[in-house]
Amino acid sequence: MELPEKARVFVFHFGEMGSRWGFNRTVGQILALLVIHPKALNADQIAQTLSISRGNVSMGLKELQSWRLIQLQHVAGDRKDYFITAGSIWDMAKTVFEERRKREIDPTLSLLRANLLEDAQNEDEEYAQQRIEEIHDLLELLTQWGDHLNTLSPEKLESLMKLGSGISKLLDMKDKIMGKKSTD
Amino acid sequence: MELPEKARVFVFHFGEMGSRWGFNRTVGQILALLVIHPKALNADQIAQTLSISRGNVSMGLKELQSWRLIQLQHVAGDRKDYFITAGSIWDMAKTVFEERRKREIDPTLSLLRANLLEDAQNEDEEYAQQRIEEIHDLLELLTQWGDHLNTLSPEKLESLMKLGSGISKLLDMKDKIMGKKSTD
DNA sequence: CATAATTTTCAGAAATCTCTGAAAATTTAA
DNA sequence: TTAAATTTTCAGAGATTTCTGAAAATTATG
Repeated sequence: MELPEKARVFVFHFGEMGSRWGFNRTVGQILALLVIHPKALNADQIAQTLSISRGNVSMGLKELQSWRLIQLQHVAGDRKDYFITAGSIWDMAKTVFEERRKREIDPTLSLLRANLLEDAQNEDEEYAQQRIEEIHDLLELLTQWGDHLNTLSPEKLESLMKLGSGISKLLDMKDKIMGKKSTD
Repeated sequence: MELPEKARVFVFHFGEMGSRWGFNRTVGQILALLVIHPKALNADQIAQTLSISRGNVSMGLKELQSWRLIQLQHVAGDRKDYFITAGSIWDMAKTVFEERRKREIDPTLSLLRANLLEDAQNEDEEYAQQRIEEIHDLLELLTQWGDHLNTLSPEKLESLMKLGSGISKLLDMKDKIMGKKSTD
């Protein structure tokens, strides 16, 4: 399968960026290819299109499945496994956030929790413990907020994000109604 | 400088996680060390404490400065350069978000913008263009929202994040007052 | 069940990233 | 200005990650 210039640029860019997003070059390329391709693709087609080995494609597809970003699709009368992206772009973004949280935040959060259970033995350790507590509280707040945002419907989430500077006014309004003093 | 067991665990963990957060092992370790250490440290102290070469520390400090996560501090009567973390944990988190956006989103956003200027030549390209537009719109919305959140005072941001499920009610309230139909 | 089609695995090769340490460059002090 | 102190640079060594391709495992077909 020959890739048109425009598609090639897009796919290669996702390859370059892949490592910054938590996966390797070929995984990025495979994902990009599946995103812009209108029909499901099998491993041989992917390998041929991207000029990479069959084994590499197999590993890449496995990785993308572990990220829940692609899914298997069977094609009638064909024994090969075909793949398409899982859900809308919006769904995929949500999934990436979730998976990255699992990989980038959760392990640190449990380490910090364990650390806070122990007592400081001297002044320096006391200082360290305080900083660790700050990090812990921040990460906890972030993950909880992320969980809440995830429960919102896409429409609600979108309208929240589109509020822009309106969010500030909304918070003031809430404080006024709730009878609390302003928070800024 | 001898590192107590608890500090060692914390520093090494940041080293391991470093690559997932966008920098390498030693950069992660240096940052962690500066975060939990109550006083400014010079490059030799860092090299000795972490058992890494002087050159590596120099590169790591440069990298952390480019991330705006640490800053130089002069010590009276000492020619060496001393370093401390830049701002509170909260400030640093904000900075990491900003810098990661620059590295992970901005380049893609400009590529996609350029791509959308060109016309689709056939049905497949039309499909690709649509998906690219979806990604573009999502990334643009995300960055704009991030910019807005960044303008909020830490207190307001914190109260927003602590709203939890209250955010949903607040959005409904706003819609009611603005006289629009509910968005969920 | 046998065999053909397909996918997965994984050892070693290739590519990339990280680190060292000595030399070069820069800064400060006398 | 000179020399000592300090930082930076960067070539090559070392470590890690990624990729290939052939062999093993799995799955489907007759």
